Amino acid sequence: MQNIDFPFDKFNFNSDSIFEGLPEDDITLLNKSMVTHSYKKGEILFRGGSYPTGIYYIKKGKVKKYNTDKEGREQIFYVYREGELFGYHALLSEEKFTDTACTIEESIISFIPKDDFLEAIQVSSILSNRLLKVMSHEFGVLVNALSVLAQKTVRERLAVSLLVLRDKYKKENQNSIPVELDLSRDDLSKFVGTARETLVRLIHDFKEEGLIETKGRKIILLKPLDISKIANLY
Amino acid sequence: MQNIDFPFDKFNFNSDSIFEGLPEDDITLLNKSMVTHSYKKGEILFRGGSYPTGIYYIKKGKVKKYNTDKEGREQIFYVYREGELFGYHALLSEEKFTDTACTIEESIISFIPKDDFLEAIQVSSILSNRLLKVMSHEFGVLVNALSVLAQKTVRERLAVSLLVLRDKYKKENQNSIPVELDLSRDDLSKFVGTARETLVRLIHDFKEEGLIETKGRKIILLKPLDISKIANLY
DNA sequence: TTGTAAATGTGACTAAAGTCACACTTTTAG
DNA sequence: CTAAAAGTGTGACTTTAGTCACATTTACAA
Repeated sequence: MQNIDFPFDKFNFNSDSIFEGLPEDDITLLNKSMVTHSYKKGEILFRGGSYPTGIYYIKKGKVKKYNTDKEGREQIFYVYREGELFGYHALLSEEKFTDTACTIEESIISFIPKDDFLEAIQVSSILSNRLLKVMSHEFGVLVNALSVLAQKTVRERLAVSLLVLRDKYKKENQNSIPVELDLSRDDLSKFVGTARETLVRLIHDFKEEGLIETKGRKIILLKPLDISKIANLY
Repeated sequence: MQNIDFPFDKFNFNSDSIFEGLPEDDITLLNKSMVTHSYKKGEILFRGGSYPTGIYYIKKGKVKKYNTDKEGREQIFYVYREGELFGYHALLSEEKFTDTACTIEESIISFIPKDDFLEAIQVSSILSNRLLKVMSHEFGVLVNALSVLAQKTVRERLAVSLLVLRDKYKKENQNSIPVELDLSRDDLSKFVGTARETLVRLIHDFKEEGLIETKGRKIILLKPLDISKIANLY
């Protein structure tokens, strides 16, 4: 397996680190009224424009976050995986949700009610420092995404997206086996920021160039190193 | 003067509110080693890749924040004005700066050293709560910018940009006089996310449609309401 | 004030990506 | 198991925006 030189940090929110190794007391407080639910593919957790009631922690599965424009077109700006936390922005900014969260595969997700979370922040300086750190990192990630969208071609953006998603679909200890992405062409095109047809044609090109393989809708990343060269980031 | 229906909140970081009405003690601590400097147009305050040493507060003037890609092309993602605070993300995330800050007009800017700022955050829960609130709001702003870039035409984005910048160039009590934007075509094109030539042609169109007027490089916003219709956000 | 450099503006052309129409394939529900 | 629906793939064409070359204007420094 080839070694990839790709700045994953610049594309990842690191929200995992918020709860990592938190003191017992804080955990207890957060767990107080926590409820865990099972979700099918395509279920909406919250919708832009509605008021936040708590935050979400993914135990298993994946969630896409997107914005919807006037005409109803989605722009997916992030995919959360197992271990990630989301939904705290609207709570902390005391605003309505600006985006929508929706599962893209069967998932198990825990919900921590607003009051418990806000209390935990006031009580635990560790937690509030963690949030400061993660959110300031997220700022850089979004700015980076903005630049990629503004300055890179669709082909380059597809390469970037494949590598970013590779990290999301990579299983533990899976360093020798090529990673398989399992998401719809539609979602992938909305993540890349292009038309579905354009995406499909590029997938075709990547296949011809031997970078990837497809198995049904699944995309198998054969040559991440070569894909990172196409991404052309550095 | 026409009334404009445009979601300025969704395009503004609100970093002003961080220091607003902060307790005396906190102010004193932040002021301890604060130094204030005068800058000419085009001076760089910090550069992506370097380590943060403190944060900046604009007393007068304007600062652009941008990313530079491999080929050296700038993508301006924000313009800070008088009263705004910046440079805290890299400090809080304990990373290098991911972006570059540069004055776009003569400015007076205060610098608060890293240690004072970090101490103030640990001491003052008001300050740290303010930061949590502002950064979570910023998240929504950047996501919004991302969607606009992905889904709007250059013409629509120019309309959005003109209105966003209008807020930055608006003077106090200037509700009856049209706002004048004073920035280079180059910077404006990098803010809109397009080629300079494309921008110039659109400026020409807007002029023909009677939406704006130009005086040298200055752009006078005659009909913000009509411009907001072109922005086509809602 | 005037020469020079920088910034702005314009035309012609090219390239990139989007749209529309439709065929084919896979998935899903009854 | 099968029909319908949803998702995927392809061709032809259009539109949008970028590039290159160069004219014109503006700003600025000697």
